[in-house]
Amino acid sequence: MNIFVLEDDIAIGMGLSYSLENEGYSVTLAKSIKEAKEIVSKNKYSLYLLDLTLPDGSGYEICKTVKAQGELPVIFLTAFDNEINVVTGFELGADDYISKPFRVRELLARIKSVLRRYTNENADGKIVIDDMVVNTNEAKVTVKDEEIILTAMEYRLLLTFLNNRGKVLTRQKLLEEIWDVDGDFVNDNTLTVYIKRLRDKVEEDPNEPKLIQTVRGMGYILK
Amino acid sequence: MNIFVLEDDIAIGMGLSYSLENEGYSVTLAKSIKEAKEIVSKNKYSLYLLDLTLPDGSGYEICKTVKAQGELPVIFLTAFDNEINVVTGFELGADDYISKPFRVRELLARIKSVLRRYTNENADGKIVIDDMVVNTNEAKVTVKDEEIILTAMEYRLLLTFLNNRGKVLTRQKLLEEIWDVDGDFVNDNTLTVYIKRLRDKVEEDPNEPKLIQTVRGMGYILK
DNA sequence: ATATATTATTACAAAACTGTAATGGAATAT
DNA sequence: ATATTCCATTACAGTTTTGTAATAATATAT
Repeated sequence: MNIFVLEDDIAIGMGLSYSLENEGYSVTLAKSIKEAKEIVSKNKYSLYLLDLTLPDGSGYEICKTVKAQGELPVIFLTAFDNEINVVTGFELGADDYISKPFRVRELLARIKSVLRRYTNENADGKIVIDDMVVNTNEAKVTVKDEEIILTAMEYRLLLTFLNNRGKVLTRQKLLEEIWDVDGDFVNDNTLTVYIKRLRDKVEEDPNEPKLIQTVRGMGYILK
Repeated sequence: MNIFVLEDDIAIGMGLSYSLENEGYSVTLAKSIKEAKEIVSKNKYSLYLLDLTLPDGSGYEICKTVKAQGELPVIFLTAFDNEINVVTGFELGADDYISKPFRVRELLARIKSVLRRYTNENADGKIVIDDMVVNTNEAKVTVKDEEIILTAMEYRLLLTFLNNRGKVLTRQKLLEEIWDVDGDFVNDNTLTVYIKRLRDKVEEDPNEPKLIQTVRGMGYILK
């Protein structure tokens, strides 16, 4: 999990980096809008922590850029409990905001909460998508409350989709993730076969997949 | 994840229940030491939230009872930022404390943090034990940075240990968890065989297991 | 409309997994 | 010391998984 932090106050920025890294996140820090724009346009992060008031502009701008890239979680750091800021923040698509001075613990809680909202994972490590429940703590999958037995490969394929929900996954990417190959050690068709096998077990009607959909010429996408 | 809450103020108690259940925990509420003692002696919970000052005694007592049952996480709710309380709390084995009035978000953060400490799970869903890293988001296991290929059954067995770290798991319990049987549908020896297979893959020296240890006459225990 | 590229389906051997049985070893009890 | 109980090890057959090949179906391009 990598977090992008935009914060001009060096003390706060470093403090945040420290706390976040301590929690197991990796952190990229930017100190100005200019710098942030450059970084954000080149990379994607799991979550964006954006200060609102910076010397060379507002965090709003970065939020807009980020949200244009897709469904990505954003939290604003606001200087005051300013209602107007809050409303505008949510209108711009921020998922949460926190006003300074904040307690680090609280920020961490909000980060977790927002991330969980994005992955549909609840406190038990269960991920629910429609009628499907994936319990990663027990490696058990149910569909309509019926347990589905997945093979090791099928399960890993499913997890890859869950970890990239809403994103199109190319065949290449999937092959890399599941078979750890960068080339074509495994037949390209192997993946197609596994997709079918997974669909047969997980989809209500495998002929009209609702969960794992194919994006012709691109790859596959979960829901 | 089930949380035991001891709190005599009904408003706070109900509020906590609501917030915790909203986060996906299941909650058991007690309003007095007497009630708490009865419940706690009969059940085990994933975490204990104990108010310190109650009409019929102190949450300390419950903490002692709980800690006598094993390595279980406890958080105190204290009325004031009272240093003496804090020190005594930690001496009694509390893992954290939070003073009222607290923000729910902060409490949730501390709960997550404490639970994570107990399960060794970090922000990425990775669980680290010595040289072993289990990534439940990808169903990948490494030992000394080398990927280990586990079968579906072996992986589930390992997860069962991880979810019950520090507790002795009886053969019966393990059979129930992994083979979903309450009797002896599968040979009792099957488990023994799987323990060996898992050890062979995961232990540095399978002849002297450091991770999965046998407790003669009882079962097995992780570390 | 036809060709081409992309994905889906089916079938099939080789390999791996799964559960059991038989045997061996180690700890505890008698 | 010996018996007994509990756990470890090994070997093995039946089953499942795994990856591939061959073929069919579908969408896009010419």
